[in-house]
Amino acid sequence: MGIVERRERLRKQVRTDILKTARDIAREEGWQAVSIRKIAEVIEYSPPILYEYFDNKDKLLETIRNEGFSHLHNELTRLKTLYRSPEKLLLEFAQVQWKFAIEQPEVFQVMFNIEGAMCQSRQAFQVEFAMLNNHPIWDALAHIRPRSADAISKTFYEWWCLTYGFLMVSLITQPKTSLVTFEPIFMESVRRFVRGLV
Amino acid sequence: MGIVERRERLRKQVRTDILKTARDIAREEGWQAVSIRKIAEVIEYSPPILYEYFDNKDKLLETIRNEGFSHLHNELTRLKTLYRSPEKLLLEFAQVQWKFAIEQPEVFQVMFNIEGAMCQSRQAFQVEFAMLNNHPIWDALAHIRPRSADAISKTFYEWWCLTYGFLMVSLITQPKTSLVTFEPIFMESVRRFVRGLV
DNA sequence: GTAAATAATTTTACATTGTTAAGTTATTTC
DNA sequence: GAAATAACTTAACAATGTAAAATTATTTAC
Repeated sequence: MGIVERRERLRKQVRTDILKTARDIAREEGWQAVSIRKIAEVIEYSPPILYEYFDNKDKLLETIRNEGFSHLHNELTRLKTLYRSPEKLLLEFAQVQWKFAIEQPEVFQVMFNIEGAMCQSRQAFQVEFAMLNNHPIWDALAHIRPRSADAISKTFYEWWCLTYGFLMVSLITQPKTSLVTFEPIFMESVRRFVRGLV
Repeated sequence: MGIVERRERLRKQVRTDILKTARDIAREEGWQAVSIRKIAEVIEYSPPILYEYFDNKDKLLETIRNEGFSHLHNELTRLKTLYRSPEKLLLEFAQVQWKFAIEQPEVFQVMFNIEGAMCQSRQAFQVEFAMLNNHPIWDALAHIRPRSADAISKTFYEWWCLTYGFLMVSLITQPKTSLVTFEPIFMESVRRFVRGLV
């Protein structure tokens, strides 16, 4: 009988609804307006139901953060199949990062604990910045200029600081309306960085 | 009679105590642990007293943010008297920025709404990033390579994104203990940026 | 088809938060 | 020392995250 399956499907749906609602409220009113009760009201359940899906609010945010990072990671591996040139890969990925941060600022905010979003768990950072070789970006940097692993790891870190840093400063300090102005400036900085690698 | 003066002095002291206590708690336990009641307890007053000094919690944070920005601004004007070379000024100021963010992370957090600190008012950003000429950094950039005001404003923005961005990414994603490792990487990035200006 | 078992959901409750209004105590003025 | 004022506290409200208890709905067993 498909009872268990139906239940599982429903559970999955509710879970997705919770995540989506949290993001929706955050986008409309900012993360400090996101409360368990408000999410519950939107999905038409009582507040405690949320604890059937997430241990607590922090874990809920952690899920959104992880989804953000893995979405970007997926985009990156997708781009890797499209572009052979490591320089091109870096530029295209930077573009994707920018687009992502502009189009889903509420997710970006959770990813980096900015603008009222706050998630204690630092696990995602350890993964993302674990200066591993085998990371597509690390790889690209190594191909552009082969050096010691340490030297490449350093450049790897500079890359994240440049791209994510630019985005953070822009998202935090600039009004939404003027962000379009800054995209070419961002891309030019990235281009200069890539040019400077060889 | 000095009654009014004494009262004024006391008021000023309490105000400073409030700000200091907020920063202390933030540094020890993070900004999400900072509550009006906790501050009140430390300064040994009842909670409502805080509203005699600040309209609300947001204004309190805004004050800390403004103090942060003006502290850095003061340091910058101080450095300007010490160094004639615009390149040297930029490098030295970057160093000051780094030192500040490491030594007073809780203030830096409020300045940029990161790590649980959240202040609605965006006024400080409008002032700081108002791409004005006459700003010491803008000035330095203009001296290194004289161009159109627009072109310099663009570089001005790139400067803030590079320096503050690097700091934000580092503070947010890295454990306190490993931050020392990144200072040379930061400074090298800044140096490359300055070199690339000419 | 109904009783027992279990799953799903809600109600109630508690401690903590920012903030306001009302009340109280201390200080100053005359 | 009484009246006026300043300084401060207590009490209260609504909103928050979250846990325990209570309830309702669904499934299972016969």
